[in-house]
Amino acid sequence: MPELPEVEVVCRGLDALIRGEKIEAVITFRDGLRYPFPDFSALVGASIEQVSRRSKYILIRCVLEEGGPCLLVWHLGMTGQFHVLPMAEEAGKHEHVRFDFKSGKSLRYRDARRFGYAGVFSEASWLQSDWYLALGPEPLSPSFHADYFYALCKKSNTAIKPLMMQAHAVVGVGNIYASESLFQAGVHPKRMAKRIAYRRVKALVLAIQQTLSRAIDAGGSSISDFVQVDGKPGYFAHDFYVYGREAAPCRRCSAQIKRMVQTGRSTFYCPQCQR
DNA sequence: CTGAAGACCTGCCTGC
DNA sequence: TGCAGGCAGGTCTTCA
Repeated sequence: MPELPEVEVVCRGLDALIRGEKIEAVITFRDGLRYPFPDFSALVGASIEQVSRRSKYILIRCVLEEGGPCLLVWHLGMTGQFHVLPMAEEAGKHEHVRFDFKSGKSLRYRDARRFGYAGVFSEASWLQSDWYLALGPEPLSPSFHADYFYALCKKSNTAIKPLMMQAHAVVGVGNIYASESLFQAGVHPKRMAKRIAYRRVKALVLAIQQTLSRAIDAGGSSISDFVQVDGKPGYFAHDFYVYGREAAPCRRCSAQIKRMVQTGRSTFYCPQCQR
């Protein structure tokens, strides 16, 4: 399901809906997803203080009864969804974990393909974890800028699109927004990163930031099964310029949008606008 | 070391 | 209608 904008939208929705809730029970319907589940029982009795995000990880900050904060970290994989429902409502299809709150509400995690994963950390152990340490800069933070990305491009020996999608380069740029940002910047997805001029790298950085920001503002993309926490779809898909538009006319120049496979992923581009 | 390909899963759509 | 094949937003592991 999610790239960074979708995760951001889910976080905002969750923060509004479960902040302050007290966890009464955690029920798992299997042993794990991508990895075995952590010991969720540590969270029983904890109150949810805040929901935020780092990269595509959802960070659910809890305060334990005995005092001391605790961090529930969740990655949605491809098809993970959180829903807040009344406790009494029956488990839906592919529901794997349920957090019951004292208020009678409950947080459900569904994930058809089961690529999602979760961990329980202390604040300090999260910052030292392999998951955290693998992450590059946030695309919407000041640490992601043209000088930084240009230096990285120069060192790289790969095409620009796979580089953009590597988490150590910049987090949160997935397959959709990589294609969309490259179109906006007029850069061909197969262009070798080291052969892009500084001014074009600068345009690409700006395009990534604008594309992600606009998607967040629109509530995330509504392709396939993305839904917000309240079940409403996102609306950004209506704005795609190239993604999923193979053989359709380019919105800028009317040339046919092309699809190709690049490092195992579909890439969409306009052969006329992107060089 | 780097970078590409394979693997993990299920569901859905297309075409025969 | 049924079924095989291809495809799907991520990322970790394996291989060259």
